[in-house]
Amino acid sequence: MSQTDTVSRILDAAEILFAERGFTETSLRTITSTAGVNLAAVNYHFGSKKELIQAVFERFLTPFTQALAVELDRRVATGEPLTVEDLLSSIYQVAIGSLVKRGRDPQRFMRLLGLAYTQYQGHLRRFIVSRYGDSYRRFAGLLAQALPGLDPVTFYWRLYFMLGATIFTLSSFDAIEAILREDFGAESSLQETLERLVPAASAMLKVNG
Amino acid sequence: MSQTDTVSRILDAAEILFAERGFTETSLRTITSTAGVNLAAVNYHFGSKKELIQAVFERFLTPFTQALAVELDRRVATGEPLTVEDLLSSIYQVAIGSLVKRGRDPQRFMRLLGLAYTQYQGHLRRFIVSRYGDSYRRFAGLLAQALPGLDPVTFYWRLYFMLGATIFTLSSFDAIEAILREDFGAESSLQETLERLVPAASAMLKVNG
DNA sequence: CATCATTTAAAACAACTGTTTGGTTTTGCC
DNA sequence: GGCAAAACCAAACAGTTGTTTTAAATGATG
Repeated sequence: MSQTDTVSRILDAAEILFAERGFTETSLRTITSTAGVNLAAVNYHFGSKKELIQAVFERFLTPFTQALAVELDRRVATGEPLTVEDLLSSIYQVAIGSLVKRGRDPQRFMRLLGLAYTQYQGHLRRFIVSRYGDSYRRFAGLLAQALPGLDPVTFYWRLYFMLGATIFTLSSFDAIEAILREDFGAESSLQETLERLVPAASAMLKVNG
Repeated sequence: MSQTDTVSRILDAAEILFAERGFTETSLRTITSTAGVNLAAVNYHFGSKKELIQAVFERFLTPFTQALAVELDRRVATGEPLTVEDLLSSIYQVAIGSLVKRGRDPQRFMRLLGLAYTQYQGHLRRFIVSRYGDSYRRFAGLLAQALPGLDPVTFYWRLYFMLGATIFTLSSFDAIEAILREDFGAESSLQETLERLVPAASAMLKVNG
């Protein structure tokens, strides 16, 4: 088994199991056995469990933020002012696109993002902020420009409301979809849900008062 | 030390520690030592760690849902139609009121609610749904009545958007508030944040399209 | 005061955790 | 083909986990 193979098998297994159960609820033995590699391989290749967790996030956040930067560059270059709806659908489509392209499951990453926010893992928060804080600030800045006249504190609270609605809903997408399918017989795709989320979140950001 | 004293000391400590770190990250030894009771007391009084977790939720969800029922009864009895804003501010005020009255920290319960949604604890989800599902459905029904003409599937997705925005934001209230205070020097109370949340969430629920 | 169930205490339990060790196999390169 | 470096493996390590056991203390009741 080649090195890159072992490393990516570990990352694949860890990504799935972390998203399902959380970090502390997933042992290295579960990861290595589902990956079909030796227990010691994690510490050999990544150093520690903490660093494995960070590597899982790095593997999907780096291509995502790069694709987002490209998309934002493209839109800014047109010279046309960016609306709130433009920005939201941009970031959602980039999120889906940059993952589907690699044959990965977008909902899983929403679950991981949700975990990063809610779980008790100080090192992970620090890692993400230091590594991807610039991307976040650029997007937030463009969004603020699309909402002139809104005072900064109100804007930032609403930005968190929007983040909460997005991450929370999409990280539980499968569960919510199953409930609605049972109660109304109506299937919802991730794409459709994002199309519902864009106008709803935009209205929340734009409302006066 | 009397029995009720020991029981409530355990619940107090567990509530704080669970909200801070999560369930698996909090050991029974940490709980019992901060509570100043013996380790075996948890298994003696509650049976298991799972049942302790459920007891923590029961202790704050039961008074909350009871107070909510009283408040909804009161508002329905006036005969006036309930607006979305009415319902949201009702539930927020009841949440704060029913807790502050008991000298408990409202943000802690938002954190616990967030954990109940995001953590990998199937038994807790089942416990909450079976115990408090009726309260949830009544509130959702009244909210749907306040939004006539909205198709059910769209309504429920937006309800989840709203839940996500609320739980996610308020469970991280301290962290977000600290960031905004540092960046803008503006302090935000929980009360003020709820007053921002009501119109924002209402706009999200009511928007056309 | 004696009796009995309730409650606490300390210790031990078996299972599981992340990590390290020492040795073996495989790989890439001269 | 030989050799050093990288990769892998099984085993053991030390520490923590939830839970149970055994014995001592407590407190109410006759």
